[in-house]
Amino acid sequence: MPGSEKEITIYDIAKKLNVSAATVSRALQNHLRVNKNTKKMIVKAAEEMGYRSNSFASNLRRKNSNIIGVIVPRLNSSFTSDVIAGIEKVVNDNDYNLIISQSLETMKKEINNAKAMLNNRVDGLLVSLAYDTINVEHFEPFIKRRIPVIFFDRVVEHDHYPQIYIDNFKAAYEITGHLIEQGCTRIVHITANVLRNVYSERLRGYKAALEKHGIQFDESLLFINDLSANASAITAQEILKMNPLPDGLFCANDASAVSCIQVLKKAGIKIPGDIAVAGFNNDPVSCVIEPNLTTINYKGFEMGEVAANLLINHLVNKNDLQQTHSLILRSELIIRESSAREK
Amino acid sequence: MPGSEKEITIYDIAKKLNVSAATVSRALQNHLRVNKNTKKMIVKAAEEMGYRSNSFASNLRRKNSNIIGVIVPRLNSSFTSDVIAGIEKVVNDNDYNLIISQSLETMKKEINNAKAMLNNRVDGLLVSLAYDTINVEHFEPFIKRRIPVIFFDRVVEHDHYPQIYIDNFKAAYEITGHLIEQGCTRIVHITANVLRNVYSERLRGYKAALEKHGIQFDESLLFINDLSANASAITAQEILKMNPLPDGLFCANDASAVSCIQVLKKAGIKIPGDIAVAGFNNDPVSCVIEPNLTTINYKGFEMGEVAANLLINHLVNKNDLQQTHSLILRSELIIRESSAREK
DNA sequence: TTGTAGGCGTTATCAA
DNA sequence: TTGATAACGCCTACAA
Repeated sequence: MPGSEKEITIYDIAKKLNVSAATVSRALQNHLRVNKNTKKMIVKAAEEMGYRSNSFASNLRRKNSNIIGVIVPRLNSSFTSDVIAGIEKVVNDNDYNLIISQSLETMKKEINNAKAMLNNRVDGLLVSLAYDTINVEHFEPFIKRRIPVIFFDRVVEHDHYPQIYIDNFKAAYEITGHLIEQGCTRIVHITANVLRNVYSERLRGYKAALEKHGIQFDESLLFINDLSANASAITAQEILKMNPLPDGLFCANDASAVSCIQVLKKAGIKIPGDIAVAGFNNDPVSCVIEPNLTTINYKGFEMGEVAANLLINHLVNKNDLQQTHSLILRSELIIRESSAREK
Repeated sequence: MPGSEKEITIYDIAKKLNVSAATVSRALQNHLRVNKNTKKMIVKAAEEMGYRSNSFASNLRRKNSNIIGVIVPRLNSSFTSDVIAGIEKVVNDNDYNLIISQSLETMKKEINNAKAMLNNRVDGLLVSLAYDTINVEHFEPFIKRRIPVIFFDRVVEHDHYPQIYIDNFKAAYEITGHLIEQGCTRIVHITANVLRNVYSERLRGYKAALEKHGIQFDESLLFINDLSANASAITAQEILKMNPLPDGLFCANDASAVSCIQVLKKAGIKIPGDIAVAGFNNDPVSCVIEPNLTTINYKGFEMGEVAANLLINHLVNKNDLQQTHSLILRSELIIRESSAREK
């Protein structure tokens, strides 16, 4: 039956053309020292015979896999899928392959993912850390084997791992400053686990902006949740109970801000009149919510491209990863109606 | 230096324990016929020595990869990332790995992706077709080699490929019927390339509902675009020029519906008073747009799980894929304010 | 229950 | 420029 054809190997091609397998191998890799005609002949025969290279054999022999691993907290978020799309593009353009797994925000699963990546012999690893990861020892086996590991977005300070992220401090500083300039003096900040740089830095930026404008940081205006729509709706209910109400709200992501706006509006609060609101990420929803959301724009797709390029350049050149310690991408404040007070 | 340690192989373990490599290999695979103590000893030594199996060698020998390939149009859409998350979960739980690539909606790239998947010796393939794919010949090499290929969501009728999708016809029939029941008689339908089942079926459902209620299909009420926010904003402008205006709008996805609502509202059109609107997908934005969007809910995560389970079951049992020809998942009409007319 | 030995398909070294 | 040959690390008849 036609389905059971045996796979063609370089030996089959060699036999057919009366050359050695070594020559076929060289021809197929575009090796320099192979006769032009021989090469042409071999490539043609390979095509005709339906040859496809066996990457296992090749990887086994060459001791690398051409596979890049990615570990992210979750795949189904607008930001993450943008990042992955950017990574995939670069990786694919460079004839690498992509293995992806998600930690589902737990360190436990992240450790397992890392093990699987190691066993799959990835040539390099891109990681955005889980919510509760408290150390990065599980990536040490990679360092020992000189397999580059690069952190992006959710990073951790460490000599061995280059990092790619945005200046979360500056972004939060700017957006909080903006709220203050709109006349806000009691600004609630909703953020997540400050173990993660992205949240601790945003908190730091928030505090710095307050201080700059002579506003005292008030612990009771700080809320920590997981920034999901559900959790933030609950937090919004608590905010409604505050007396006096705050006049500003800075959420560490857009999903949280949108959820809060919905709850607050339903309770009759005017946005931005009573409470000016700002988010973070420039998710698609930020242009759909009414009023449109003031937020920080930073391009996940670009972050993915940059991370993948850094990794692949290193894999190809084997030299420049030690120098690059961190890479900070651009972000920008986008002012929309949710924070635009009439003066 | 510590970083350059050589990888441990089963031979290293064998030598250390004075057994044969074959025994080590068997012990590590939990083979039946291995002495319990020997096994215990070997597993312990492997652990201590930092052994990790070399999947290339193993794959080369066993002629399978434990890798599942996924090709999707784009990674960065809410629906797709849900699907991928579902696939990843199942695949990971079953100790398979995932290679992902995106066709960016072009058949050309899809063909390349398929080739790469073939070279990577995936054990099976999950595919959602690109926008302009006109045939599926590029998947035939998989069939020839008995590598299962399963289509999901954007499928094509074909004997060799099982399909997983929702009843797009029925869903569109229901949602159009709902609009009609709300009093709509001139309902615009915006959809995409009817080459793809998801769009042709939705169109068919739309037409069937009209006919059922004695409304003649009007070609001038049908718009084809790529359903992006930008394209749909332009289409909405055209709708505004119609005279008389339509009184209903059914978009084949939520992004399109949301974009239209935004343009129409800005032009002073009342939703649902002047025009009742419905979308498709139940994207997160559908609960953020005002008024909230009537839509069809279907779970991408679940579709991913089902697809991956079907594939893996087949890979493990090697028998039941021929029988399963198509698998239709549940979907439901969700009625929200965008279509709820006062009576 | 364990060991021997050959081969999976490729690449790299060395020699011709 | 080409060929012979030996790995790469694992798995599995087959034999013991």
